[in-house]
Amino acid sequence: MNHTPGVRQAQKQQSRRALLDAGLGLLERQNLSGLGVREVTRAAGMSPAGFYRHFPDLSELGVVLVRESLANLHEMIKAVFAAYGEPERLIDRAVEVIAAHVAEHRAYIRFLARERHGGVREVREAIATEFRRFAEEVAEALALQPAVKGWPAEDLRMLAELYVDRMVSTAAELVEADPADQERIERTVRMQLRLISLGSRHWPDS
Amino acid sequence: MNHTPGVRQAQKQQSRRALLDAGLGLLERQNLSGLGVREVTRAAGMSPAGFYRHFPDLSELGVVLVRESLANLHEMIKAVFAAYGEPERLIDRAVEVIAAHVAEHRAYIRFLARERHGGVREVREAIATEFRRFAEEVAEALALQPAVKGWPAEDLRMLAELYVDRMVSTAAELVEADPADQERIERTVRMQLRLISLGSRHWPDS
DNA sequence: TGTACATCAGTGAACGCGCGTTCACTGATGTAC
DNA sequence: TGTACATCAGTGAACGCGCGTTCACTGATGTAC
Repeated sequence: MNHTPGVRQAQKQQSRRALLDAGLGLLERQNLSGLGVREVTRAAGMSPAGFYRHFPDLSELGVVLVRESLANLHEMIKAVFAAYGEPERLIDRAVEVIAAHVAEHRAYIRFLARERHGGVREVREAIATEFRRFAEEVAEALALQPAVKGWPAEDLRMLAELYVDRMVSTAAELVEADPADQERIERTVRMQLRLISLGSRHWPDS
Repeated sequence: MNHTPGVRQAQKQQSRRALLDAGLGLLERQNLSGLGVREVTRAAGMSPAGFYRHFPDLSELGVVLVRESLANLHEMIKAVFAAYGEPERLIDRAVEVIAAHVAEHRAYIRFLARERHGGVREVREAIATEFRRFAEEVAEALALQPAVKGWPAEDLRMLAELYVDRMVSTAAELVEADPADQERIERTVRMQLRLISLGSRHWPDS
């Protein structure tokens, strides 16, 4: 299919990466809707016109960053649910995985938090779509848990969204937080997830 | 104290309001970090230089908008907890109050969602401070509920943050949502709050 | 292997434009007497 | 009430600057034979 990767392709790929990395770096301190083409090419060590060999505009670059930001979601969910089946263990594992992911991909997480409700519609919608997929996957994985046996789809979805919302908020909180606060934040979210889990075991009635 | 309000003061106040309203309007479609002084003054029907009679820069205008956005929080919390004390009733009332507030103050809510994790530090911090105050007030109001009698402060705080996080997320979701989805969103959040309430009644053990 | 031509990622100059900020101003409002 | 001076919100022109985008180009890489 790709009959010759070739030097040319490789060089182009490298320039594209430089643009994406430069953009991601600049977005740590500002929003996509305030970012400039010249700013990005300058940071990437390329002439302004070169940008257009890779992207038609900055929104497109943003959409690619969204895809990259969430590329590992599926693996993360699997890693969490592969843990021993008890809720306690699952929760600890989930918080570990989130904290590690935030620590390792600060810029991506910050980008997602910043643009999730940001001023560029295409990027906002790309993020919303990915998060919806995330909730669906979590709902599917949850469905296999004995605690929710026989739940209607709507209730399952509701529970998955509750977990996902709390995890996404936590990631956004961690990425901006002082390192000294990290442990407290993790402890709080563990308690909250445990409380939700507790609620689900008594659902729907008290 | 204010020995003469006077025509001059009133006119100045009116111009200031025009700038704030123009800014708020423009921020429905973009981020503060991409907004321009000329853009705002143009929309407010004022010459560019006039801006500086009211604000040193756009961040300051943003901070004022944060204060205005959250001016009614205290009244909202009181309105919710003034409802009959049963959790079910409280939850219904909270969702009603949020939905009504979002409907009535779309632009402010959108602004908060957009800039909560946005690229302008002063505004981000102003929002974080207000939300922290919000969580504290909710914790205080919760403390009076019989269901959480004797809880340690940390657990109470944890629960308040869980409720607040879900309400803030819901407001952000409602403000961007298709009107056709509004009812579904409200139903989901009612279920989620009920599940949290259920969890709290069995806290800390199962 | 060598040669002649094609491709195309990246360049550098150029364009017209809107930006933020400053400045001296003007004229309505406020104040002192 | 009337007059003479002070205040100051808003103006309009000016500044230097960086912006996004286009264009013809160049030179390394790829391809055909």
